[in-house]
Amino acid sequence: MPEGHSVHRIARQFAQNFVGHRVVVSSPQGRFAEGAAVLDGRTVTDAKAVGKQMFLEFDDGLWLRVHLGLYGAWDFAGEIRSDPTIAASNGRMGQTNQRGTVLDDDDAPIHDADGENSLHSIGAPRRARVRMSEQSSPLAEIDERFPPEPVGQVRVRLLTETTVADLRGPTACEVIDAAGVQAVIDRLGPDPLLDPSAEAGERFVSRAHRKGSPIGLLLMDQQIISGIGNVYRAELLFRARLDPHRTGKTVPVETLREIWLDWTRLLAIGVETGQMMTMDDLSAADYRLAMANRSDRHWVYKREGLPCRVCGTNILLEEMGARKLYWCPNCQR
DNA sequence: ACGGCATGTCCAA
DNA sequence: TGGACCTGCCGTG
Repeated sequence: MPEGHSVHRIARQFAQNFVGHRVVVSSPQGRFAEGAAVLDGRTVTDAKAVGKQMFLEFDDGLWLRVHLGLYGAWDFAGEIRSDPTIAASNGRMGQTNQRGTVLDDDDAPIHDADGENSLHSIGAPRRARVRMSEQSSPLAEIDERFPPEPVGQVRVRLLTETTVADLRGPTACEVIDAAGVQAVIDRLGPDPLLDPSAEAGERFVSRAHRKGSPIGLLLMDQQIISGIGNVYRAELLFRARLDPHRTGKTVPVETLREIWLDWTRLLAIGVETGQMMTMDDLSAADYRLAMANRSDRHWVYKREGLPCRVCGTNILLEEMGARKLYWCPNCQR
Protein backbone atom coordinates (compact mmCIF):
# COMPACT_ATOMS: atom_id res chain seq x y z
CA MET A 1 0.00 0.00 0.00
CA PRO A 2 2.83 2.27 -0.68
CA GLU A 3 2.43 5.84 -1.70
CA GLY A 4 5.43 7.77 -2.96
CA HIS A 5 7.24 8.03 0.35
CA SER A 6 7.61 4.24 0.73
CA VAL A 7 9.01 3.84 -2.74
CA HIS A 8 11.65 6.50 -2.11
CA ARG A 9 12.62 4.76 1.11
CA ILE A 10 12.95 1.46 -0.70
CA ALA A 11 15.11 3.04 -3.40
CA ARG A 12 17.39 4.42 -0.68
CA GLN A 13 17.68 0.98 0.88
CA PHE A 14 18.81 -0.37 -2.46
CA ALA A 15 21.20 2.53 -2.99
CA GLN A 16 22.72 1.85 0.41
CA ASN A 17 22.89 -1.93 0.34
CA PHE A 18 22.88 -3.10 -3.26
CA VAL A 19 24.42 -0.47 -5.51
CA GLY A 20 27.99 -1.52 -6.24
CA HIS A 21 27.28 -5.14 -5.37
CA ARG A 22 27.08 -8.17 -7.59
CA VAL A 23 23.77 -9.93 -7.07
CA VAL A 24 22.41 -13.41 -7.41
CA VAL A 25 18.93 -12.97 -8.88
CA SER A 26 16.27 -15.63 -8.71
CA SER A 27 12.53 -16.03 -8.84
CA PRO A 28 11.61 -18.53 -6.12
CA GLN A 29 8.00 -18.34 -7.20
CA GLY A 30 8.95 -18.81 -10.85
CA ARG A 31 6.90 -16.04 -12.39
CA PHE A 32 9.97 -13.91 -13.05
CA ALA A 33 12.30 -16.73 -14.08
CA GLU A 34 13.27 -15.20 -17.43
CA GLY A 35 14.00 -11.76 -16.06
CA ALA A 36 15.93 -13.24 -13.18
CA ALA A 37 18.13 -15.18 -15.60
CA VAL A 38 18.89 -11.98 -17.50
CA LEU A 39 19.90 -10.08 -14.37
CA ASP A 40 21.64 -12.87 -12.47
CA GLY A 41 25.29 -12.23 -11.74
CA ARG A 42 25.22 -8.58 -12.71
CA THR A 43 26.18 -5.65 -10.55
CA VAL A 44 23.61 -3.14 -9.38
CA THR A 45 24.70 0.31 -10.50
CA ASP A 46 21.84 2.64 -9.58
CA ALA A 47 18.55 2.81 -7.69
CA LYS A 48 15.95 5.49 -8.03
CA ALA A 49 12.30 6.22 -7.40
CA VAL A 50 9.93 8.38 -9.38
CA GLY A 51 6.48 8.66 -7.88
CA LYS A 52 5.41 5.11 -7.08
CA GLN A 53 7.80 3.53 -9.56
CA MET A 54 11.20 2.16 -8.64
CA PHE A 55 14.06 1.54 -11.03
CA LEU A 56 17.16 -0.57 -10.33
CA GLU A 57 19.98 -0.35 -12.84
CA PHE A 58 22.26 -3.29 -13.62
CA ASP A 59 25.31 -3.69 -15.85
CA ASP A 60 24.94 -2.94 -19.55
CA GLY A 61 22.10 -0.46 -19.10
CA LEU A 62 19.54 -3.00 -18.00
CA TRP A 63 16.88 -1.78 -15.60
CA LEU A 64 14.42 -3.55 -13.36
CA ARG A 65 11.18 -1.60 -13.08
CA VAL A 66 9.00 -2.40 -10.09
CA HIS A 67 5.59 -1.05 -9.18
CA LEU A 68 4.24 -2.44 -5.93
CA GLY A 69 0.61 -1.74 -6.67
CA LEU A 70 -1.77 -2.21 -3.78
CA TYR A 71 -0.18 -5.27 -2.21
CA GLY A 72 3.43 -5.40 -3.22
CA ALA A 73 6.22 -5.39 -0.66
CA TRP A 74 9.97 -5.70 -0.35
CA ASP A 75 11.41 -7.66 2.54
CA PHE A 76 15.03 -6.99 3.45
CA ALA A 77 17.06 -9.34 5.59
CA GLY A 78 20.65 -9.96 6.52
CA GLU A 79 23.01 -7.08 7.16
CA ILE A 80 21.28 -3.86 6.40
CA ARG A 81 22.97 -0.55 6.50
CA SER A 82 20.40 2.12 7.21
CA ASP A 83 20.30 5.13 5.01
CA PRO A 84 21.70 7.96 7.12
CA THR A 85 19.07 10.33 5.78
CA ILE A 86 16.09 8.33 6.99
CA ALA A 87 14.86 6.73 10.16
CA ALA A 88 16.32 3.28 10.68
CA SER A 89 14.44 0.66 8.80
CA ASN A 90 14.79 -2.92 7.83
CA GLY A 91 12.22 -5.54 7.35
CA ARG A 92 9.21 -5.10 5.23
CA MET A 93 8.68 -2.02 3.16
CA GLY A 94 5.48 -1.35 1.34
CA GLN A 95 2.94 -3.65 2.80
CA THR A 96 2.16 -3.42 6.45
CA ASN A 97 3.68 -6.01 8.69
CA GLN A 98 2.34 -8.97 10.49
CA ARG A 99 5.20 -9.67 12.82
CA GLY A 100 5.32 -6.49 14.83
CA THR A 101 8.90 -5.94 13.87
CA VAL A 102 8.56 -3.80 10.85
CA LEU A 103 9.41 -0.19 10.69
CA ASP A 104 8.30 1.12 7.42
CA ASP A 105 4.71 2.00 7.34
CA ASP A 106 1.68 3.08 9.18
CA ASP A 107 0.71 0.02 11.08
CA ALA A 108 4.12 -0.26 12.61
CA PRO A 109 4.08 1.20 16.10
CA ILE A 110 6.96 3.60 16.33
CA HIS A 111 8.32 2.13 19.54
CA ASP A 112 9.27 -0.97 17.61
CA ALA A 113 11.82 1.12 15.85
CA ASP A 114 13.91 1.10 18.98
CA GLY A 115 12.42 -1.91 20.67
CA GLU A 116 14.55 -4.83 21.68
CA ASN A 117 13.02 -6.99 18.98
CA SER A 118 13.59 -4.60 16.16
CA LEU A 119 15.56 -5.76 13.20
CA HIS A 120 17.30 -2.61 12.30
CA SER A 121 20.38 -2.28 14.43
CA ILE A 122 23.10 -1.50 11.97
CA GLY A 123 25.26 -4.40 11.02
CA ALA A 124 24.31 -6.37 14.11
CA PRO A 125 23.05 -9.93 13.95
CA ARG A 126 19.33 -9.86 13.74
CA ARG A 127 16.47 -12.19 14.14
CA ALA A 128 15.52 -13.86 10.91
CA ARG A 129 12.08 -14.95 9.97
CA VAL A 130 9.79 -16.29 12.61
CA ARG A 131 7.28 -18.88 11.62
CA MET A 132 4.35 -18.13 13.83
CA SER A 133 2.45 -21.21 12.78
CA GLU A 134 4.98 -23.80 13.83
CA GLN A 135 5.30 -24.75 17.46
CA SER A 136 8.95 -25.35 17.29
CA SER A 137 11.46 -25.03 20.05
CA PRO A 138 12.42 -21.50 21.01
CA LEU A 139 15.81 -22.18 19.48
CA ALA A 140 14.34 -22.85 16.09
CA GLU A 141 12.59 -19.52 16.15
CA ILE A 142 15.91 -17.74 16.14
CA ASP A 143 17.25 -18.64 12.76
CA GLU A 144 20.55 -16.97 12.02
CA ARG A 145 21.25 -18.76 8.79
CA PHE A 146 21.73 -16.57 5.76
CA PRO A 147 20.05 -16.29 3.43
CA PRO A 148 16.71 -17.22 4.93
CA GLU A 149 14.34 -19.50 3.06
CA PRO A 150 11.92 -17.53 0.91
CA VAL A 151 8.52 -17.36 2.54
CA GLY A 152 5.34 -17.12 0.49
CA GLN A 153 5.16 -15.98 -3.11
CA VAL A 154 8.53 -14.39 -3.73
CA ARG A 155 8.59 -13.04 -7.27
CA VAL A 156 12.18 -11.84 -7.16
CA ARG A 157 15.05 -12.41 -4.79
CA LEU A 158 18.15 -10.22 -4.98
CA LEU A 159 21.05 -11.56 -3.00
CA THR A 160 24.44 -10.06 -2.19
CA GLU A 161 27.06 -11.60 0.08
CA THR A 162 25.35 -10.13 3.11
CA THR A 163 21.91 -8.81 2.22
CA VAL A 164 18.79 -10.19 0.63
CA ALA A 165 15.74 -8.44 -0.76
CA ASP A 166 12.54 -10.35 -1.55
CA LEU A 167 9.79 -8.90 -3.71
CA ARG A 168 6.25 -10.20 -3.51
CA GLY A 169 2.97 -9.19 -5.05
CA PRO A 170 4.10 -6.41 -7.38
CA THR A 171 1.75 -5.11 -10.01
CA ALA A 172 4.72 -4.53 -12.35
CA CYS A 173 8.10 -6.18 -12.47
CA GLU A 174 10.03 -6.13 -15.72
CA VAL A 175 13.44 -5.70 -17.29
CA ILE A 176 13.70 -2.72 -19.64
CA ASP A 177 16.42 -0.57 -21.17
CA ALA A 178 17.29 3.06 -20.46
CA ALA A 179 14.93 4.29 -23.16
CA GLY A 180 12.16 2.31 -21.55
CA VAL A 181 12.87 3.92 -18.21
CA GLN A 182 12.80 7.36 -19.79
CA ALA A 183 9.50 6.59 -21.51
CA VAL A 184 7.92 5.69 -18.18
CA ILE A 185 9.29 8.78 -16.47
CA ASP A 186 8.13 11.01 -19.32
CA ARG A 187 4.58 9.89 -18.72
CA LEU A 188 4.70 10.86 -15.05
CA GLY A 189 3.87 14.17 -13.46
CA PRO A 190 6.54 15.87 -11.34
CA ASP A 191 7.84 14.28 -8.15
CA PRO A 192 8.97 16.96 -5.68
CA LEU A 193 11.67 14.72 -4.27
CA LEU A 194 13.15 14.25 -7.70
CA ASP A 195 12.79 17.86 -8.73
CA PRO A 196 11.74 20.32 -6.05
CA SER A 197 12.22 23.30 -8.35
CA ALA A 198 9.60 25.96 -8.94
CA GLU A 199 9.52 24.88 -12.58
CA ALA A 200 8.45 21.38 -11.59
CA GLY A 201 5.78 22.88 -9.37
CA GLU A 202 4.54 25.01 -12.21
CA ARG A 203 4.25 21.95 -14.41
CA PHE A 204 1.82 20.50 -11.89
CA VAL A 205 -0.02 23.79 -11.50
CA SER A 206 -0.54 24.35 -15.21
CA ARG A 207 -1.52 20.76 -15.94
CA ALA A 208 -4.04 20.71 -13.12
CA HIS A 209 -5.40 24.18 -13.83
CA ARG A 210 -6.24 23.17 -17.38
CA LYS A 211 -8.53 20.32 -16.37
CA GLY A 212 -12.27 20.21 -15.96
CA SER A 213 -12.13 17.18 -13.70
CA PRO A 214 -12.37 17.33 -9.90
CA ILE A 215 -9.22 18.17 -8.00
CA GLY A 216 -9.86 15.03 -5.95
CA LEU A 217 -9.20 13.02 -9.11
CA LEU A 218 -6.35 15.16 -10.36
CA LEU A 219 -4.27 14.64 -7.24
CA MET A 220 -4.48 10.87 -7.77
CA ASP A 221 -3.56 11.17 -11.45
CA GLN A 222 0.09 10.13 -11.76
CA GLN A 223 0.39 12.04 -15.02
CA ILE A 224 -0.49 15.26 -13.24
CA ILE A 225 1.59 14.81 -10.09
CA SER A 226 3.32 11.65 -9.01
CA GLY A 227 3.47 9.75 -5.77
CA ILE A 228 0.16 10.78 -4.20
CA GLY A 229 -2.22 7.97 -3.24
CA ASN A 230 -5.54 7.75 -1.46
CA VAL A 231 -4.32 8.75 1.99
CA TYR A 232 -2.27 11.75 0.93
CA ARG A 233 -5.04 12.85 -1.44
CA ALA A 234 -7.59 13.16 1.34
CA GLU A 235 -5.15 14.80 3.70
CA LEU A 236 -3.75 17.30 1.21
CA LEU A 237 -7.25 18.40 0.27
CA PHE A 238 -8.18 18.87 3.90
CA ARG A 239 -4.99 20.77 4.66
CA ALA A 240 -5.79 23.07 1.74
CA ARG A 241 -9.41 23.35 3.01
CA LEU A 242 -10.42 22.49 -0.53
CA ASP A 243 -13.64 20.88 -1.74
CA PRO A 244 -12.57 17.71 -3.62
CA HIS A 245 -15.26 18.32 -6.24
CA ARG A 246 -13.92 21.67 -7.39
CA THR A 247 -12.57 21.29 -10.91
CA GLY A 248 -8.92 21.99 -11.66
CA LYS A 249 -9.90 25.07 -13.61
CA THR A 250 -11.72 26.63 -10.70
CA VAL A 251 -8.97 26.09 -8.15
CA PRO A 252 -6.87 29.26 -7.91
CA VAL A 253 -3.29 28.77 -9.09
CA GLU A 254 -2.06 30.04 -5.71
CA THR A 255 -3.94 27.19 -4.05
CA LEU A 256 -2.43 24.71 -6.49
CA ARG A 257 1.04 26.08 -5.69
CA GLU A 258 0.32 25.63 -1.99
CA ILE A 259 -0.72 22.04 -2.59
CA TRP A 260 2.55 21.40 -4.43
CA LEU A 261 4.55 22.88 -1.55
CA ASP A 262 2.51 20.94 0.96
CA TRP A 263 3.10 17.67 -0.91
CA THR A 264 6.80 18.50 -0.93
CA ARG A 265 6.64 18.84 2.85
CA LEU A 266 4.55 15.75 3.54
CA LEU A 267 6.62 13.60 1.22
CA ALA A 268 9.81 14.63 2.99
CA ILE A 269 8.28 13.78 6.36
CA GLY A 270 7.05 10.46 5.02
CA VAL A 271 10.46 9.52 3.66
CA GLU A 272 12.21 10.48 6.88
CA THR A 273 9.82 8.78 9.27
CA GLY A 274 8.40 5.98 7.14
CA GLN A 275 4.94 6.98 8.22
CA MET A 276 2.21 9.02 6.65
CA MET A 277 2.13 11.71 9.27
CA THR A 278 -0.15 14.38 7.89
CA MET A 279 -0.76 16.36 11.04
CA ASP A 280 2.61 18.01 11.37
CA ASP A 281 1.68 21.14 13.31
CA LEU A 282 1.41 19.38 16.63
CA SER A 283 2.94 19.83 20.03
CA ALA A 284 5.81 17.49 20.78
CA ALA A 285 3.55 15.40 23.01
CA ASP A 286 0.75 15.17 20.47
CA TYR A 287 3.25 14.39 17.75
CA ARG A 288 4.64 11.48 19.72
CA LEU A 289 1.10 10.24 20.31
CA ALA A 290 0.28 10.51 16.64
CA MET A 291 3.41 8.64 15.62
CA ALA A 292 2.59 5.83 18.01
CA ASN A 293 -1.03 5.54 17.04
CA ARG A 294 -2.18 5.32 13.50
CA SER A 295 -5.65 6.59 14.25
CA ASP A 296 -4.19 9.86 15.50
CA ARG A 297 -2.18 10.54 12.39
CA HIS A 298 -4.72 11.96 9.98
CA TRP A 299 -7.19 14.81 9.71
CA VAL A 300 -9.84 12.96 7.73
CA TYR A 301 -8.55 9.67 6.29
CA LYS A 302 -10.59 6.75 7.65
CA ARG A 303 -12.47 9.06 9.99
CA GLU A 304 -15.93 8.87 8.41
CA GLY A 305 -18.69 9.63 10.89
CA LEU A 306 -16.24 11.06 13.42
CA PRO A 307 -16.22 14.76 14.28
CA CYS A 308 -13.82 16.90 12.29
CA ARG A 309 -10.79 17.73 14.39
CA VAL A 310 -11.20 21.39 13.47
CA CYS A 311 -14.94 22.13 13.34
CA GLY A 312 -16.70 19.07 14.76
CA THR A 313 -18.74 18.37 11.62
CA ASN A 314 -19.04 14.68 10.77
CA ILE A 315 -16.42 13.53 8.29
CA LEU A 316 -18.00 12.22 5.09
CA LEU A 317 -17.10 9.18 3.02
CA GLU A 318 -17.82 8.96 -0.67
CA GLU A 319 -16.46 7.24 -3.75
CA MET A 320 -14.30 9.27 -6.08
CA GLY A 321 -12.25 7.64 -8.78
CA ALA A 322 -13.42 4.26 -7.50
CA ARG A 323 -11.60 4.96 -4.24
CA LYS A 324 -12.83 6.02 -0.84
CA LEU A 325 -12.63 9.74 -0.32
CA TYR A 326 -12.84 11.23 3.17
CA TRP A 327 -13.51 14.91 3.68
CA CYS A 328 -15.07 17.56 5.88
CA PRO A 329 -17.98 19.27 4.11
CA ASN A 330 -17.70 22.29 6.38
CA CYS A 331 -13.97 22.99 6.34
CA GLN A 332 -13.50 22.07 2.69
CA ARG A 333 -15.39 24.44 0.43
C1' DA B 1 -12.17 -21.27 8.00
C1' DC B 2 -13.82 -17.72 5.49
C1' DG B 3 -14.85 -13.29 3.50
C1' DG B 4 -14.03 -8.49 3.17
C1' DC B 5 -10.86 -5.17 2.60
C1' DA B 6 -6.45 -2.40 1.45
C1' DT B 7 -1.87 3.30 0.83
C1' DG B 8 -3.01 0.90 -7.18
C1' DT B 9 -3.45 0.46 -12.04
C1' DC B 10 -4.94 -1.37 -16.40
C1' DC B 11 -8.15 -2.85 -19.80
C1' DA B 12 -12.37 -4.40 -22.17
C1' DA B 13 -17.04 -3.22 -22.87
C1' DT C 1 -17.43 2.07 -15.58
C1' DG C 2 -16.84 -2.40 -13.79
C1' DG C 3 -13.93 -6.07 -13.24
C1' DA C 4 -9.39 -8.31 -12.98
C1' DC C 5 -5.18 -8.83 -10.79
C1' DC C 6 -1.34 -9.14 -7.21
C1' DT C 7 -1.13 -10.89 -1.65
C1' DG C 8 -1.90 -10.80 3.25
C1' DC C 9 -4.41 -9.10 7.38
C1' DC C 10 -8.15 -8.78 10.30
C1' DG C 11 -12.68 -9.28 11.69
C1' DT C 12 -16.33 -12.57 12.18
C1' DG C 13 -18.05 -17.04 13.13
